[in-house]
Amino acid sequence: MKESCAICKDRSCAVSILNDSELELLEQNCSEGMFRKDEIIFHQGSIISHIVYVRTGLVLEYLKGNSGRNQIIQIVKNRSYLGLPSLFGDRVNNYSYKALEALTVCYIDINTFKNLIKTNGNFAYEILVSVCQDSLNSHHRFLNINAKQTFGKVADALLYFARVIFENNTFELSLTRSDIGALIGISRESTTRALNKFQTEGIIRTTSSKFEILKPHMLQKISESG
Amino acid sequence: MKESCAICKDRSCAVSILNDSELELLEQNCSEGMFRKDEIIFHQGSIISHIVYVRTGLVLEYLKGNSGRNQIIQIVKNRSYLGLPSLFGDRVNNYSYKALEALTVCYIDINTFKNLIKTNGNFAYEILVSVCQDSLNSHHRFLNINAKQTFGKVADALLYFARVIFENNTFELSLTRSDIGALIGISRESTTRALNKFQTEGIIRTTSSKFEILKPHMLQKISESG
DNA sequence: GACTGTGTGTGATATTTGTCACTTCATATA
DNA sequence: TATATGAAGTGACAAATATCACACACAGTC
Repeated sequence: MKESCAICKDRSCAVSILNDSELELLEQNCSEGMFRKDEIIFHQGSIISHIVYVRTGLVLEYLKGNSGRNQIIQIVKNRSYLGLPSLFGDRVNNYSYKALEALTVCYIDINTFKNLIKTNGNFAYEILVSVCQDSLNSHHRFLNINAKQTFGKVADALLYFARVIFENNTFELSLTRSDIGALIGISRESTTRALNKFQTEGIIRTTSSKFEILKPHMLQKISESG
Repeated sequence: MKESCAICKDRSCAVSILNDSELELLEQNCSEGMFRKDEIIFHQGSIISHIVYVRTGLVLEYLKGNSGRNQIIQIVKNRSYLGLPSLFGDRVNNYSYKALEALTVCYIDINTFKNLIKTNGNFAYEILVSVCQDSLNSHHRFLNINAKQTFGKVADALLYFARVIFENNTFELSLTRSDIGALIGISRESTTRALNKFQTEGIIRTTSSKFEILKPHMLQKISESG
């Protein structure tokens, strides 16, 4: 028994714009699914068969490296479509996605989705806005990572988790130190050292996966000074 | 005397889709302009007043750093809109743009452009495709830059110029060594050293602004091995 | 309880790369 | 022609960071 898109409280901004007949069309061409923690949602290089919309839960977007070394791109929050740039800008998925926690998702038929865009400019506009915001965010993150060195990068990562992802200065993150390093392009050891330095200085408190930011302004300062 | 959009051979893929009345609307709400080499088109932080479409010429997209040190993001080719992600994802321009050579551009009224998107889903779809392709390209460049060290980065930059920008193994580039370094996140000196090493090894030939790639496969190899 | 695998912390060391100082070169200008 | 000026090349050195090696903690399994 599938919940109706019309009354779904997890639906996207774009879907909120659709009229009744469009909503019905969408409902007839989508289905629900779920993932357990650590399950792979789809792999880079795979043909795009359906659009995956994350209703609840966090997703890891990453790129599998040659030597088994993954590069982590970002954490995708709930109420997001996975891999829209790949859908419109390419024929295959460019990235891989893994559930960071239990997820509920919707699978949407590609052609239905594309037709909604082509026939409803307002829907298209909302999708465009979401893609553009995502693009700006990613760019800013990448540019920051590129310009800074270890302490600035780690400070950035912590602020990113606290402000963008969890919207809270206390959070629990199911990423290893190695993963955090892969997100900001530094080694596991450097990540450890930076986090411990911040802890020693009383800026954060952390035990493995739990993080508490005690002095956000200090992190901000470190982030800005590089 | 403005050339008609209907017969403009520099028009974008998206504009090719418009019907006669839409083309007329566009024409009535756009004007032509030009820039000389090194002129600034607009600055980051400025309010978006018009959309700038580059008909001919190359544009440098960059970010002004705190200490007068610019970060170069990418080179924008002709037949591109400047800063679409900023237009749809924010209220102000996120990046600065400078003419790398003489340019001809069109200024398009924002509301006219947005209305075309909202009333013509096919137009919206084409804009979406272009934004997504751009986003994928940028991501790949950023991820490569992040993962590799000097020689890999420089090899990447050379392949980027040859394949993406000039579509030719011989090209003339009005960027200083310092600029090239800023594009891939390394210093001027390291850029010089890498280019000279490639030259000594017979992989490229370069004299200041002229570049000739003699062994593309070798660059590819260096790029892949990091 | 012993064993195993995985994640984490830490010091020593090697590598990479940025920075500094200086030279050379090309171009423009008086 | 002389002379600034900015870009480019180069060697020496310092700083940042990865790598290596090892120890430890913890959870699951036999």
